[in-house]
Amino acid sequence: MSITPKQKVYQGVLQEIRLFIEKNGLTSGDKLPSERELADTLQKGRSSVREALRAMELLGLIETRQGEGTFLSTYRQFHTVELLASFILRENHTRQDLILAKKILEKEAAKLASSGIACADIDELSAIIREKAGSPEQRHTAFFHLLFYRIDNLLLAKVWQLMEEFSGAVGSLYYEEAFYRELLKLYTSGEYLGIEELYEKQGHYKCKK
Amino acid sequence: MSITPKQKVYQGVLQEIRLFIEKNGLTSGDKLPSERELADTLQKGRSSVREALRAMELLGLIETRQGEGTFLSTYRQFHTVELLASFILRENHTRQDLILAKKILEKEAAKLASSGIACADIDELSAIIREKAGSPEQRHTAFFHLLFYRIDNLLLAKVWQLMEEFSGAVGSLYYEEAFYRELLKLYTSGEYLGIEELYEKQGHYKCKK
DNA sequence: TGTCCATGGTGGTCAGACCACCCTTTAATT
DNA sequence: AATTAAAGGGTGGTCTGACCACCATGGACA
Repeated sequence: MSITPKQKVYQGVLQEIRLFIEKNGLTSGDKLPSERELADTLQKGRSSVREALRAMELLGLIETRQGEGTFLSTYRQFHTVELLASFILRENHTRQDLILAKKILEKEAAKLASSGIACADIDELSAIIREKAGSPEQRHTAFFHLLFYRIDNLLLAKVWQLMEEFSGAVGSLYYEEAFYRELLKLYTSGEYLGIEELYEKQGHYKCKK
Repeated sequence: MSITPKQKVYQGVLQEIRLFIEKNGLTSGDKLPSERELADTLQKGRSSVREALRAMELLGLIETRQGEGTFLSTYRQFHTVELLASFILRENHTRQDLILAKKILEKEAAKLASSGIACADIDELSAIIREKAGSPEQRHTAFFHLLFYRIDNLLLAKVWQLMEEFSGAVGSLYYEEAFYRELLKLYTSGEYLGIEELYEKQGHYKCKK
């Protein structure tokens, strides 16, 4: 048991569990030793083992099923980041903070996506902004959802998604229709360098509360 | 106590703590009620309260100090970040996501800060990059910490800080010394438009693991 | 005024009790 | 023999209580 002097027992237990998982090549769905077994093996109290397990459970790393045992979860990438971000976003930020932060992410995603944008993507984006069945907010969400997942940076996508969800509480944040069309024009013509300028001129949320 | 049938006690406790924090407008450094008090107030066992607190602690949301109490964290302790990172940063792809996301935030902060940068700020930034007592990583953190708090967007600052903390676990990410100096030159000469170009040319982390 | 000690509070850890649930084995019934 | 029901042993879930180490405060004493 690798316990450093300042370390709490549950942290040492966490480390041992992590080592156990690695050593035994455990993967999603595999079963961990029982709480009592871990407590015995590690010579620690069962409560301390449970504290470690609860921490892991909140992180989404494990699932505990009463009567059955403790199992490794399907790994959800960035679940922890989501958790942390959700705490951060719940703090009392100003509306301006959220607006600016979200716009930055959207602008950078628009630029990053441009290098890998395909005709099919442009068609799909075009279909999104032309869709009249939903609201402008929904179109905005769908539009940037596609862009974020096109750039294949899950971290950015998740942070943006959380901001998008929280922005619903401070008023719907979307751009003028002309903005999306202009952005598509830049994509179509390959003038990706104009995106920063587009954001300077038209990158303002049509704020409706 | 809002406990749904399928929900474990520690999860309900977590929610109540979260609500308490929001309701009372608690912020970093503020003290939470004692374990015994929470157990009493929520009519749950102290162990269950501890399970919730351990989960929060692993996320770096709180710090518990023996003899003193439980406090909302200002920064995640290094050891906590290490533990967390060992669970969440498992793949190169994840690391790449983090690196890119962090750079985006830093670039945008550098640009946003430029409009309100004062001589005293430039002096302070200059002092930071000239400081030889610490490591390049520490200088990088201090440098951008100042920038993020200059733009007075707490949300961005906190999101970046989270990324900065985790990036320590994937290898130290900082720029060549010339980058910081060049950025300061741009600030000094007021050529803020050159920042995007600077990032194109020199905005690459000097990755050392 | 400064130092020391006692008190009351804090978190830290563990043992134990008992409950609900699950799966396997054994026994009873058809 | 096949099916169903009950028992047994294990799992996690929750709580209580005991005791420890540490901290801050207040009172007593020099």
